[in-house]
Amino acid sequence: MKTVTATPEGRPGLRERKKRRTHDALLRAALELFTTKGYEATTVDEIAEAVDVSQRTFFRYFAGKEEAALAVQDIAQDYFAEAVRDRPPHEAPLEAMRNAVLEGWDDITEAVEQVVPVDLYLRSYRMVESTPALLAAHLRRSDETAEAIARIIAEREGVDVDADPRPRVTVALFSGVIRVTERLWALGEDLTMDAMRDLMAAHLDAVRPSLAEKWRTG
Amino acid sequence: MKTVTATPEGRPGLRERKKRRTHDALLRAALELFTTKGYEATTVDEIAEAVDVSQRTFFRYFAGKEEAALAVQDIAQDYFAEAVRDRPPHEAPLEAMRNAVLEGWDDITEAVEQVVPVDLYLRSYRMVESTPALLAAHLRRSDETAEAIARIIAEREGVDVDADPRPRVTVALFSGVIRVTERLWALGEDLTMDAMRDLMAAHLDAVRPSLAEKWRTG
DNA sequence: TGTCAACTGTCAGCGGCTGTCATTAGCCTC
DNA sequence: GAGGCTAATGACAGCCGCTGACAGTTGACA
Repeated sequence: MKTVTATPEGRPGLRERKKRRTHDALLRAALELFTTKGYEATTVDEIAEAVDVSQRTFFRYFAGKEEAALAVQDIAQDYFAEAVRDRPPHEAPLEAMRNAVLEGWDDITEAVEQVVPVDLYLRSYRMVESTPALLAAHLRRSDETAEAIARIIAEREGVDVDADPRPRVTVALFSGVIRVTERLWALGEDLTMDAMRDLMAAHLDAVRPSLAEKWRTG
Repeated sequence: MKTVTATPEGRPGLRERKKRRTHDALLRAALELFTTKGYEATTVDEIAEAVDVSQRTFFRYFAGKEEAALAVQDIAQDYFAEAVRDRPPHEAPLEAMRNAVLEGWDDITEAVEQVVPVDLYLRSYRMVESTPALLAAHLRRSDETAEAIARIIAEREGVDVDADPRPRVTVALFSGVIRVTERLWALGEDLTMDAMRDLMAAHLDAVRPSLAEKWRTG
């Protein structure tokens, strides 16, 4: 017989809910502190204290400061990779990536919002750009995502990733456009989701004519 | 009157020479240890001890482990940026970058050789690829170099880097090709300078037809 | 040769991160 | 609904990267 704490429907149960609460609280506290007093200037002890847990517990939820700072970006990136995989097979590589970003924009925003307020996310996004250690970590994660997407594209097009450089190069071009957009957005004044989306769309459109041909073998 | 230790011609003087010796010795010892027992597994104390200096002295020559591990790559990247600046102005952006790499290859190799043996450099290059923390730092430095080159290209072409995304996007494409080459080279079996050069040339040639047009305004 | 500045070693200390072990608290069964 | 199981936490000790401060040493130059 079920206990009172767990509801009949697949409701997570108290333990799980508590874990998630702690996780989200730590995340929010971390980003809040990072964005106000700076990443390097805030210690893990401060974050832990803000949530009233031990420092050790922080490290049980996050591998380190870095992971906490970039956790939300990870959500967005993973979502994007999945979105590319779900694109209809007739779309050319750059087209598929472009559509995955632009059409999935609202879903990504929503997915983020379920963990932290969008405003906090955007502030943290900007902070990454101006914190060398974080920018490095961010670029490495982006590189990983790029590799994953290159494999997806290669599969879609039926080519071998290691033998044919085109999937990786195409994704690199796309990543480059995203990177340029990130940089300009962070430097700009309109720090909103819409502004980022518009910049993204504009840059992608600017590149489209140059390299849009399909290269499927069939 | 000059002392005996400093020769009339601009010879550096004992102090400078000693400094350079210590610097190079630390660098070589660090790379040697990193490549044999792994980056994270070697402590700064071990490096310092291998050269018979205090740990504090190591940090006076290098900002941290990371900088020691990537010092040689930095030499190569700085050299490359200069080479692009020195390209004749009639060359199109991608052409200029391509030629800077391929024609400057031997000079870069030589510049590296003056500090550490090429073999050690190549082994360390491969290590970067398999060490997350180092790969992150490497990508950030590459991103910085890319930004610098984008500005050089923009100046060559007479456009505004922040208003026109094409310089940064073009450089991003080029950087992407280099990144793909790095990855494949590190995964391959022929770990030599020549092998890397050939791979680089092959990949650059494969991209050339796609996006080689000039877009100078004049 | 003596003065000055640069280079170095030593020591103390902070912060990120990990292993270990005892304690607490959700969960499940009888 | 009491007791046993296990996951989650806290407390403590310790390593390592890195920094500031101060004193000692050594090359440079008059």
